[in-house]
Amino acid sequence: MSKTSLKTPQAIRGTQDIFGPEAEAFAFVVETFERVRKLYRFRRVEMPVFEKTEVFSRAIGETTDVVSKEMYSFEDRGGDSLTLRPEFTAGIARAFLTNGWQQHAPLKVATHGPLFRYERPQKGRYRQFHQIDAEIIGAAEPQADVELLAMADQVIRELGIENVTLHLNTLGDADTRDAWRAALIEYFGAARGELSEDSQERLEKNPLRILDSKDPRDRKFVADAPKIDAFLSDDAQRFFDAVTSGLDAAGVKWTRAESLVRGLDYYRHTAFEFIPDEGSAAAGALGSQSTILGGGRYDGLMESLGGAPTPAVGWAAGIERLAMLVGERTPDRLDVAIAVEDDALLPASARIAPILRRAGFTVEVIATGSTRKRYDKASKLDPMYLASLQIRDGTPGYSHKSQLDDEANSKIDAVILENVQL
RNA sequence: GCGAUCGUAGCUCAGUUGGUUAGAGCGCCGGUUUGUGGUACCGGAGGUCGGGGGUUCGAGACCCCUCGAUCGCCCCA
Repeated sequence: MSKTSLKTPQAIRGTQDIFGPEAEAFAFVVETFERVRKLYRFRRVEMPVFEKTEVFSRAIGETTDVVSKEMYSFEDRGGDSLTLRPEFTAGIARAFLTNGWQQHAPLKVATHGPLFRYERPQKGRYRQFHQIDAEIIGAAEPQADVELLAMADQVIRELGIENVTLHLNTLGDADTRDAWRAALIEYFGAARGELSEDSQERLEKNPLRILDSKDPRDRKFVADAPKIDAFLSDDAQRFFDAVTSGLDAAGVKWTRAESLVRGLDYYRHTAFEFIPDEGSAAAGALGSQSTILGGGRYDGLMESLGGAPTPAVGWAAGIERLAMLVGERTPDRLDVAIAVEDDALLPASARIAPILRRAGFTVEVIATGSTRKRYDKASKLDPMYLASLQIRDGTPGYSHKSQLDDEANSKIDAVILENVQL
């Protein structure tokens, strides 16, 4: 190999080139999601990867970390500020309004693809990452939440992921959320000086977040902090009760997580995350980024984009994080390997392989490098049927070793026999 | 944005308290068996030891800077 002075460009930080077992696991997650989503009749949507910046800044909230410091924003040649999508929901909401999808309401949609967030990469966290996503738009009733969650639960179960549980909470309607928030500010404000630096800042920006602080200085105050339940309006309480009893009826296991709050401004009522159980293998595999699926109800979002009030619920799950939990996915075993032990038989293999592939067999042809070693190479592929094409005493022929059934064997034999000619 | 750890062949790693031409396994390429053969034997290609500066008679090893990776904080899927 000759050397050049040209340096190979490096991949962008936080992007990944997924290959091998990880790629198999990734594909398995997507395939499973696609299959389950059809069971629930969610319709597939394809969305742009970028939007006008305001789609996200208005929908997600100016003050959130996502908008204030994690977006990949740039100006296009026309001078518009555009942003690589940091999440699906805002774009889907925009599409719903832009395309008049109200006519389809209640609309169940599902999608998957890359998202972008400018963050420090670490385990289970990338700058370009991938999610599967499901939304029900235009459905105000708690049954929608239940169906959506049942689907999430089924996806996770069909992926074979164990020891992951649904953590469920309600944030109430706008009024109860505001009242609760005010109470938390008052409560934590009184102890301000004793809180961690981070939480003192959270007091201004996002007081709800103090509740799941990991800092021991905060934790001792959290237990006695005001509970959302005390502020829940009757409607909000009824709604939550309907969701929980619906989940029970559907056989979806859940646990109440009183301090579960979601970072984005648009959440109302139901909020949830699927999290590996403490100490489980799944928790170990994920490191500190343990939420694999999260979402909730976002009744106020459409209005922030200038649409009519439209209730909606949705969730998204990190494909990389799910893929870390599905274990090794071994690709199907190779059906046929053909070792071409004489270059004069290259045309023969060129005829044989396509015929077999059209017949539905997976086929690898080994026809490069030392002829003596081709058989060994083919053998290492561990095929069900191993054919060796060779010339003996001037006559072309072949031999084979097979673990396939007789029917398949005779089919393959016939094709080879007919085509091992010079 | 902050912190910790790490950076030697394509891959996984060895390289003694700094001391001559930097090693192994796997993989790759070629050869050996006049043969029906997966694991055996021989040989070969491939490294400016992430990059730059410094200390030293001498640096892959020590110091500084820089780039990158990994893990954690923040936040999130």
